[in-house]
Parts: sequence; C-alpha cells; structure tokens
Amino acid sequence: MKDIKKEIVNSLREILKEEISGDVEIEISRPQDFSHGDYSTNVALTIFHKFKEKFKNPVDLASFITNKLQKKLPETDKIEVLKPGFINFFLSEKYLLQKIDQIASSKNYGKGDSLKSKKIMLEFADPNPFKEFHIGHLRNITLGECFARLLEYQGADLWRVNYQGDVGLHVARALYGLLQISNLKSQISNLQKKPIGERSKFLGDAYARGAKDYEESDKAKKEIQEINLKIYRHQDPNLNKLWEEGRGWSLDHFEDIYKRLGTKYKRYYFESEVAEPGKEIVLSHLRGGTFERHEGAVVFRGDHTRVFITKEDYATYEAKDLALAKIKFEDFKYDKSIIITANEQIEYFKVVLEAMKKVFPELAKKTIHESFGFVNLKEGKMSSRSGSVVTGEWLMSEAKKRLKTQFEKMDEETLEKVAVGAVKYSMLKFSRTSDILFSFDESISLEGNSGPYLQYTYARTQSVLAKVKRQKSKVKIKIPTSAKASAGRQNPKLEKEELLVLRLLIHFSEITREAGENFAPNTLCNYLFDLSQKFNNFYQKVPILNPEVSIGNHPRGGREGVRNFRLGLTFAVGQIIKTGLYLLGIKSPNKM
RNA sequence: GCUGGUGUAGCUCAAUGGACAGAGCAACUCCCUUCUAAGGAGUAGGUUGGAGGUUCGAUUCCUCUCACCAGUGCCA
Repeated sequence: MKDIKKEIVNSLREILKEEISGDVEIEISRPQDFSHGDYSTNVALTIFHKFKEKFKNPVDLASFITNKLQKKLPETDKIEVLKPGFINFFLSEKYLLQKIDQIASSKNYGKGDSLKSKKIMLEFADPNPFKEFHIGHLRNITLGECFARLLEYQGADLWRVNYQGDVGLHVARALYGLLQISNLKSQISNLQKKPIGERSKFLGDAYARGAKDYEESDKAKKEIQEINLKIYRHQDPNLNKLWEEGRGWSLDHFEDIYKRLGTKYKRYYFESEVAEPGKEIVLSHLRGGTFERHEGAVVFRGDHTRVFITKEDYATYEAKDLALAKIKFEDFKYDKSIIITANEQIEYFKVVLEAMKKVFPELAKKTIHESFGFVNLKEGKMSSRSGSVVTGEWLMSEAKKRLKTQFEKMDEETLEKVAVGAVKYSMLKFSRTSDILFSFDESISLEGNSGPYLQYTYARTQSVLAKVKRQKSKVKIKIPTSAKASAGRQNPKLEKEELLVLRLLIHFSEITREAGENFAPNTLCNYLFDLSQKFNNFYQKVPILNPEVSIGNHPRGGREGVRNFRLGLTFAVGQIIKTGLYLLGIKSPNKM
C-alpha cells in the first residue's frame, strides 16, 4: 500500500520542479486539528519569495499548486487552500478504510526500517552499587528501555548495556559507614539470610552515614580517601572481602529491579574494570599534548578544565569513560553509541567527548549523550520521614499499595502490571529534558493522561472482542475489503466517532518513528492518550456489537458489515495501544 | 562570577517557526435497563515572567532583563 505522505511530497516536488529549477525542502505535517486536514504543507508560504513576480500572494501560489495536485492524488477527497497559504489534504474514506484493513490484518503494522541493521549500543540506568536505586535511576531505566524498544522497532540491532560504579569515592563512603558499625560481622551474617531488599537498605544507610561524616569530619574524610585508594589498589584483603560482599548484595538487588521493570541487559560494565585501562589511555596521550600535568594531577583543557587522573594517581570518571568507549567498541562494533544520563552530566560529557575526539576520533563521532531532567515527588513529604532517599522500589510498592485500596478486586498479577505501568508512564509522558513532579494521585488514576487509563482502554477493547469469541466458537474477525464494501455506494459516510478514531489510527507509524528519532517518548504517550480518548468516545456513542438497523449508507453496508467493521476498528485500536504500550515498556493486561 | 536549563490556565504538563496556545487534575452541569461509568459529553479558566528585535507568522529564533534549578580542577 502506498505511503500517502511520500506520495504528497513526490507530487509536490514534481510540480515545483516544473516551475523552479532548484529543489526545495518540502515539509508535510500533521495539523493539530482535524479541521485542517489529515496532512498539511506550508510550502507555498516558504517559497513564495521566489515567485513574487508570478503570483500576488502565497494563497495564489498555493491555489496554483493545488490545481495541479488534484489529478495526482486519488487518495485524497479534498485539497484545500487556507488563509496565509496552507495547503491541507483530506484523505478519502476509501483510503482510510483500506488502511484499517491493513492494521487489522498485519501483526507488524507500524514497524519501520529506518535503522535497519544499524548497530546501536545504548547505555542506561547506571546505578551505583552500595547506593540506593533512586527515582532518578527509575526514570533513566524507564526512558532507556523505551528508547531501546523504539529503536528496535525501526530495525536496529541493539545492545542494552549498564555501567555500574563499583569503585570510587561513593563506594569508599559506604565502606567507611559499614566499618563504623560495631558488630558488623554478625550483622552481615545475619543479613545474609534476609531478603535482598533489606540488605540493600542496610548498605544505603551505611552510605548515608559515610556521606554525612565525609562532609562533617576532616578525619573521616581522610579515612574515606584512604579506603578509596585501598580499593583501587586492592591493598587490603579484609576490605576487599567487605567490598565484594556489599557489591554482590547491590547487584542482586538491582537485578530484581531490572526484572521487575522488564529490562534485560546484554552486558554490564563496571568502573573497576575500566579504571586501569582509562589511566593508561590518558598517560599514553600525555606526550601528544592532549592532556597535561598540573599540580600533580593530569587534566584536559576543553570547554572547561577537568581532571582525568588525580594526584593520588587514580583514574577519575572522565578517564574511565574513555576506556569504556574503547571496550564497548571491542565488544560490539557499533554504528552509534548512546549514553543516557541525568541533565547534571551535560557539561561533564561535553568535555569527555572533546577529549575522546582527540584520543579516539572515530568513536567520538559515533557517541552521543542524551540527558533527562530530575524527578521530584509531589507528595514527597512522607518520604523524607525515613531520612533516606526515595528508592525506586518504594515508589513502585507504594503505587501498588494505593492501587490495591482503590481496586480491591484486582488480582495480584494485574496489580503489578498496572502499578509498574503507572509509574513508568509518569516518567515518560513529560518531555524528556524537563524536570518533573511525580504524583501518585495522577499516575494511578484511571482518569486523565495516565498509564492505567491506556491499559483500561486496551482491556475494554479486549472485553468487547472476547464477547464475540464467546458467542461464536471461534471467530476470526473478518473485515470485508473496503473497496468491495463501498463499491456502488454514493457518498459513504462513517459515523463521526468512527472517523475520528480512523483518522488518528493511520498516523501510528509516523509517531513511533519520530518518538525514536527525537528520543521523545512523550509524543507517543500523547498520541496513545488521544487515541484512547477518541476510542472511548466511540465506545460510548456507537454500539459495536449491536449496530442500529437503519444505517443506510454506512460504507460497510448492512448490519453485519457495520458490526464487522466496528469490531475491526476495535481490534485495530487494541493492537495499536498494545504495541504502543509495549514500546513504552508497559504491559497490557487483558482484563482490569 | 561564568556556563547551561527552566519560566505557558489555580495545580501538573503539551504545542518539528504556523492556523483560534492545547490536555489532564481541581471547580461547576449533564449521561448507566444496553459491549467494563475504573467511562463519556459539556461550561468556566491565558497579556505564554517582563521589554525590545527578526519574520508573511514567535510559546518556539536573537538581544537585554527578572526569578528559580543544575553544573562549574582532583566526586560519580
């Protein structure tokens, strides 16, 4: 089936080529309002300055173009020229109906190939062992998984990887905190029998103590710095043992979280494995002048100066990232390497990428950093009561708890899907780069722009379809091909509510591609929400299973035809929502 | 101080330089004998922080200014 958007562009290009020698950029956009058509272009406005002698104004030019266009685009019902010079395209019902058949009959509808066989490495989540997996990590992993799926949907060969900071000052702080505990040994053996969550909490508390002491006491600060060096150098066997134990606890705990969130990594990288190689890379480029020694440290002077090797002679995060890029590429010859972190690292990555440009120019070209904003809690006061940070686990459990009181009959499995979906959706529905305020009330709600609302809408579609399956033993929803169904009918007219759903449905593949290209899941969220609203309106106003008898000129013909069409539409909406939610990393329960 | 980001309805947020700046909460009206009312329809709510500029056209781009957040040589 023809891609109508491409058809429009090609036709326009042909016409314009006849009129002007050069090629022009043609933009086809989706109007915000259906009253302006299914597609629209501002090309007459943008190129008018070249035609000032031939035409009075952009509207004139647009009319001229439109006259020539009419014959070339049989898929359109109407092409109109409006006010300043827009050309609006209205697709014919016949075309829309063909499209619905396509969606309902193909499992892979919407799948793109813009990244076909491109190798992409995507690093995201990056929690630090010994520290809590906090809500920032939750947003990171949610966004990362969504990007991964969006890119895979465009045909990418994608590796999800996770870079975890198992050495460094933060680890030293936690270890210091642990060492302050008097009966540490017995506590540890005690905890070994306890659930992972408790162990992880124990570490989190130790970190909090270490961090506090680091700030408040010079003596503690010095000790922590010593611990840091000992870990880097593997000097102290007892300390190493403690480090390994704690590290293991953290990683087990993280593993649980990844599983719960539906992310599976291809490869884990650790700071401990890139620290030495990182140092070597920096030192080997010292002579070339890329780096220089200053006050005992090795620094890089880029956009601003950053330290790559400290005067204590261990690699900083900066140096490690250079080695990481190299090792990543050895593992997987990527065409593109994407790193997702919070906004606070923007400046950091600017400089690291500058340094990488000098050290590994080929890799630097392939590496991009994408960031996102902070997560704050709207109902956040209650969390500070515990004194520690708000963890990802806590957020999900709390969501589940609240959901349970609201929907008593919901079974455990569905509860989990909805709770995780609610939290994830709240991380995705806002534009990526802005700081957000997480609200339980909004995210759990089935009203409004929320994960559960979409899940509920999907469940509704399945509920209707299930009814059909119960009625007949095995019903395959068969939709008569539109060409036949509407043949011989004059001015077939769909119901308003049907048409709105239909007109929205056809844009799914464009939306998913754009969401991937721009790393903008919120565009997909907004689209799915819009679709759900329009479907719910349709559901409310139009009987699906028992259409009124007197639908004389419905393009799907008699009662049976109309019923089949509406079932097909319902089926298609279900497919699109389910696929859309999958791309967001959210599960779609059949019943709610 | 410097660099970057943000500022849109009471609240939380949308809006590839486009059409009358849109949603959802909250407020107020309606709609269940019928496929999930866990839903739907509607009303009200705005000088897009402020001042200039570029453009056929600015929430979007540029300059200035105010407020808040983040980053800013030995953390990650």
